[in-house]
Amino acid sequence: MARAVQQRTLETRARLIAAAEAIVSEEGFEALRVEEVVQRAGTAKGTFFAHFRDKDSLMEMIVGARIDAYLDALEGAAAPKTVDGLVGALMPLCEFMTCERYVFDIVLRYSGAAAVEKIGPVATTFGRQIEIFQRWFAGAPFRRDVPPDLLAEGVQAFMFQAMAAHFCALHNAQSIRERLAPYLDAWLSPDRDRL
Amino acid sequence: MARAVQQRTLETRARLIAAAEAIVSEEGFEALRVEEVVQRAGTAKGTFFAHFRDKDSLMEMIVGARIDAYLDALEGAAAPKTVDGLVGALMPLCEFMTCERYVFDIVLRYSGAAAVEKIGPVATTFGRQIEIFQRWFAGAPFRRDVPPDLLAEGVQAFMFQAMAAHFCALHNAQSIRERLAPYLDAWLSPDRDRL
DNA sequence: GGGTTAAGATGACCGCGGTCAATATAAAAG
DNA sequence: CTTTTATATTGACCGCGGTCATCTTAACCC
Repeated sequence: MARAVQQRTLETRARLIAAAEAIVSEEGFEALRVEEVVQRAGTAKGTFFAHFRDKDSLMEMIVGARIDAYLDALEGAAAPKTVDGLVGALMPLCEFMTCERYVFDIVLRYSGAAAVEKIGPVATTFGRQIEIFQRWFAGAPFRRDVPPDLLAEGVQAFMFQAMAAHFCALHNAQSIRERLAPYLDAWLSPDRDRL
Repeated sequence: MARAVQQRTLETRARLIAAAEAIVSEEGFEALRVEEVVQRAGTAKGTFFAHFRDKDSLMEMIVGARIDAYLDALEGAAAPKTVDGLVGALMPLCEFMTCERYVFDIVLRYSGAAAVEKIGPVATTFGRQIEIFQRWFAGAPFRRDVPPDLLAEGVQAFMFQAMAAHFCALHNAQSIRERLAPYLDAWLSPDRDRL
């Protein structure tokens, strides 16, 4: 017979998350150490791993929550009508995802739901993103020869490409925005007369 | 006055690489432990790190070498004339890059030349890939409204998207090939009449 | 040869993520 | 209230990547 979750458990978990969140905002994601989290939370190390599968799992939660906040904003806004408008709308999200190499690594690893067994927070946000894009493209003045869900996935692919280039010695002269715009222009608005 | 590199050094390095290569082929990339490498090579642990910045750096070399072999094959072959032909040509490479989660992680991290300071072997192969694609697209029956280098970068973006989905619980029902084909079709051959 | 110097190799040591047998505590059963 | 049982917590311990002061060896000079 499964017993109800104890109040104590919820409190411990909340303390751990609060401690982690504090460290992230004070010192950044990269600097987070499990030892410091449990110290601030006043628990033993083992307790941490009773609540989270591993360190990255906690990081994924925090990163996922932040991405969700950006998606809330996107969902509230009107569907962009131009490629420039789209790029502008996506930039804040791109900037967060590239704010630290470590954050981008988390996103990369978990956007494709690293663990095949279970769909985590970050993978969920990417599912949400597809849905939002899909809705946008359903009624937008972009190409109509491919279905909206394919367009949406393509936008994601180019976002990653542009963000990856940001960390790249070969290409980091250009900004993410400068790279993303031509990609999305070519993807969403082929030039019929010059094909 | 800088002295010439000693023969001894080259031999040690060769032994380390040979040991690593042996472990990889016997047990896979994931299973490689630095301790085992140095044990097989008959050196001390510190020696390993005198030759390679870190473990991933060695892995990158090995992965980079394999990718280069695939690119040699691609370079030797004729430029694909259809999207299907292109997908077929790319599949062996995609399959290698997704043979292990760890390998894909290495590729992801280093394709964008993780270390901004220096361009590593894997990043170099991605530069090579762009050049090959570019050459292919310069004279191929694909869309002509965007320059070949942009087409090439797009193909890379979609390769990553298709490969990432392979590790994804949400999407792993489809094979990489099944995902890549519609992407590249939409990217390379927009339907003029239905835009 | 003997002396000097820079390159190379060494292994004890550290940091940090993650484990697990032992222990404590809350809730259900008697 | 006492016993039983599922759930939480603990911290010593481990694995493994990576460091560094120290020692060894090869090459150059006289």
